[in-house]
Amino acid sequence: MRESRVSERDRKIKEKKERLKSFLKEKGLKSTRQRALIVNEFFKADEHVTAEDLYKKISRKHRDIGLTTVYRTLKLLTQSGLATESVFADNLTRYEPLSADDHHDHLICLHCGSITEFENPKIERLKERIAGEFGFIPVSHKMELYGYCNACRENAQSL
Amino acid sequence: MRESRVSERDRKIKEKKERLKSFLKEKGLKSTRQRALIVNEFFKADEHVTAEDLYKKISRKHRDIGLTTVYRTLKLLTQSGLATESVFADNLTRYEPLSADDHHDHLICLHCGSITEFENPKIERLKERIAGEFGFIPVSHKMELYGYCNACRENAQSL
DNA sequence: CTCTAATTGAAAATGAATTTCAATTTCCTT
DNA sequence: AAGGAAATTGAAATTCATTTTCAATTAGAG
Repeated sequence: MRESRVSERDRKIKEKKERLKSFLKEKGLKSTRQRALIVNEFFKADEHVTAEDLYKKISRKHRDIGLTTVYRTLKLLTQSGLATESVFADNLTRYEPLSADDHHDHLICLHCGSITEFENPKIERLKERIAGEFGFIPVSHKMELYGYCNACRENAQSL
Repeated sequence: MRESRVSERDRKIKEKKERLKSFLKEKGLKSTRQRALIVNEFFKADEHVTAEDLYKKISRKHRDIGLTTVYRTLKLLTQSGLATESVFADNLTRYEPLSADDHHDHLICLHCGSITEFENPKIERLKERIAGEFGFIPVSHKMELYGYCNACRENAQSL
């Protein structure tokens, strides 16, 4: 059970790496050791990381990867559709793995800073409706809920 | 008709200036010529301005107001509840007048950059619902719709 | 293997926003 | 109305995330 879930995850990661490879070839760009390392760590982390976060993670094992290259690689992942950027209240750009065409929004805890993704079809419908009222053609949206997450609520006496 | 609408607006602005005055006194801060000028221009503009925008507007008439002071005054307005900050896709901080306790969200045109406010009670209910599903206590939210506004859609042949 | 174009890391540059600081101004107290 | 403490100001310096520059290195097509 656990076993199969792990390998399922690995399979997906592998597939994403393939997709990146195609993207690079298509654009006449090169596959490098640095890119492989960064992308690996990014998919392994599987959370909302800043370039700095990821750089620190990688630096523990590989002293020779530059922060600049991390920035550049995350940008590349975004362009290839394998990651998305989000900016929350702290104004840092965070990157998150993106599988195919999913759209999700975020719950952000004001206490611990944890970020949870959610998906809700009602938002999509609401979006259409509101846009319609203004004669607006909707392309994309962004919704963020700030508050206190389950864990913080339970731990805190004075929330 | 038009006459009364204008003076209604002026009355509201006046009231806001009074509120700022109270806030300043309460906090032991001072009413200065610069603050008056900046606040005036801000309420008169009545759109989503960056500190820079407002600075340029003011500089046309008053060469002696510093950008720093504009930043500081906008921050003050935010603290006193008379303005709110929003950050959209271009990552600039914009300020907008806030009357009492209204919450609104934004439609942002990807072509002309215009920003339209909207209010929708369904979003509030949806927020509660989603938060509930995650055991999350909602405090505030942010919703942005990006797309093409009515005017841009009409003008464009190829949108 | 060679050659060209892409990539790299370090350092410099950028740009919005904030902080510092000496000079000025406000406004409370007499 | 005058004095003086504390707040405010504008300019310049600083911060901090991110981007750009550049000389040296590397990938990979031919």
